[in-house]
Amino acid sequence: MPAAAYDIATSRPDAAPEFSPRQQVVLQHALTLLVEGGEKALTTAGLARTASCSKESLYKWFGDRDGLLAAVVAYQASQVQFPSETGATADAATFRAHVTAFVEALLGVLFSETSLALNRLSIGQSNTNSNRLGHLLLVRGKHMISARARTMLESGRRHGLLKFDDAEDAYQVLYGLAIRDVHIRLLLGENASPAEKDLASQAETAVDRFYRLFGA
Amino acid sequence: MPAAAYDIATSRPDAAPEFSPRQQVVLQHALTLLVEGGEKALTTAGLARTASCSKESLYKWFGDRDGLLAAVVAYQASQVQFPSETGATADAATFRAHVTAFVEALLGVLFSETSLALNRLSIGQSNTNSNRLGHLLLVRGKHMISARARTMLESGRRHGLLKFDDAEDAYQVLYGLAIRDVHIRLLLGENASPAEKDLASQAETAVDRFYRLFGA
DNA sequence: GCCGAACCGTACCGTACGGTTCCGTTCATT
DNA sequence: AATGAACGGAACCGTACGGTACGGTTCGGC
Repeated sequence: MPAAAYDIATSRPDAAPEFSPRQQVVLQHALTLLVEGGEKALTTAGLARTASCSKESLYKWFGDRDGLLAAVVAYQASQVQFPSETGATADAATFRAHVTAFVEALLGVLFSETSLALNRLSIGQSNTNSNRLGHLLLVRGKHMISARARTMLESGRRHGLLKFDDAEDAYQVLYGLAIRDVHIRLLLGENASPAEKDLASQAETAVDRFYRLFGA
Repeated sequence: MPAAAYDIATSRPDAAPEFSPRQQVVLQHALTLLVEGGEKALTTAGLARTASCSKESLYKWFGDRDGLLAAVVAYQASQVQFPSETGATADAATFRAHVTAFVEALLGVLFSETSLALNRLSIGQSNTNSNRLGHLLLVRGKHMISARARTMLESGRRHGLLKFDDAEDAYQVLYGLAIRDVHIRLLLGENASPAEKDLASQAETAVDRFYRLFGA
């Protein structure tokens, strides 16, 4: 029986520390390797060399390679923070600005090399194992963001600024208007066009169209 | 120097036969293996066994494993056919029906297990090699569809049914409204909800919103 | 100053898989 | 019937990598 692997399925999403500082440093190295060279660049020997730790420690901390990958995903997810939304529905203009800021932050996260590398990793493994990484990314990433967005949109509806039946549906439309097919194209290795790199105006346009569909 | 690999970079996108019947059978087996078990399930030995051919033939036909993967992508791309659009802008109603049919076909392709497996494969390899598969999928898949869509939308504009400045931009919005985040969620291994499986009504809703943004 | 836990570095093992080679068979052409 | 290209089948090799074991070192607690 090996040492206890890092089992993400049983860990609470809000567990705060989760990794020791030393482990976080190692995970950051792992993330760097992943971003630079894709999954195949992240070997246990390579990580041990890069992070100046022993393979034995890696296996002690994370159980096996899958546990390491899960830990990397969990670690990165814990790093992503969206701006707070305190008092964001004061009036129509600030609420709309807040929605725009949310979309811009969403674009910033999804189009970052780190997020792309992690998505590529999870997708590449999504039909091999029992799909742990994909679920992990969805639960700790997308679903969290989606919940955040729904409360924001519902707040707008309560204040009479937006009109829709299903908050999830409305959020999906906002997502689609903002992301379009850029995400999948970036995942496939295409470079973003200059216009697509201007996240602020991309968010602006998306929110404009969103208001034309769901504005009160 | 090995035998000439299948070099997709130099082959014309409209080259018709491209693979012998025997090779197509083998590629279909490869596709099945990919859909069932992901990339790691497609080994040269496994494919040779499944397709009752020799590894020597595989290497003779496709050069190396990368050539095989590229051939699988090219083969599948050649299989996808969209409905013709002859006389589709006769009047407003039939044009809109045609747009809806296009969106439904797009959803049908993108959400098929075959397409998902190929996208997973290409994405998984997108930062290892010089990114051949990703480019291949983009060029033979997305860009072809995008071109088709643009001519369709521009035809609608010429007939005064739609209003937009940039056809590419309009198509991207249509894509976003239809796909939202379903594609990435499926790629990550999540199952589509019953509503998301009803491609017809999904397409209907998307086109409805599209017309509210771009209808003349 | 001693002890044990944690850890680094490295050597090692087993295996899976890409790629090569050889041989026997089939089959079309002459 | 003879011949040779095309191909199936199987054995083989090299290597990369996951995983393990072990000796040596650092460091905090008593």
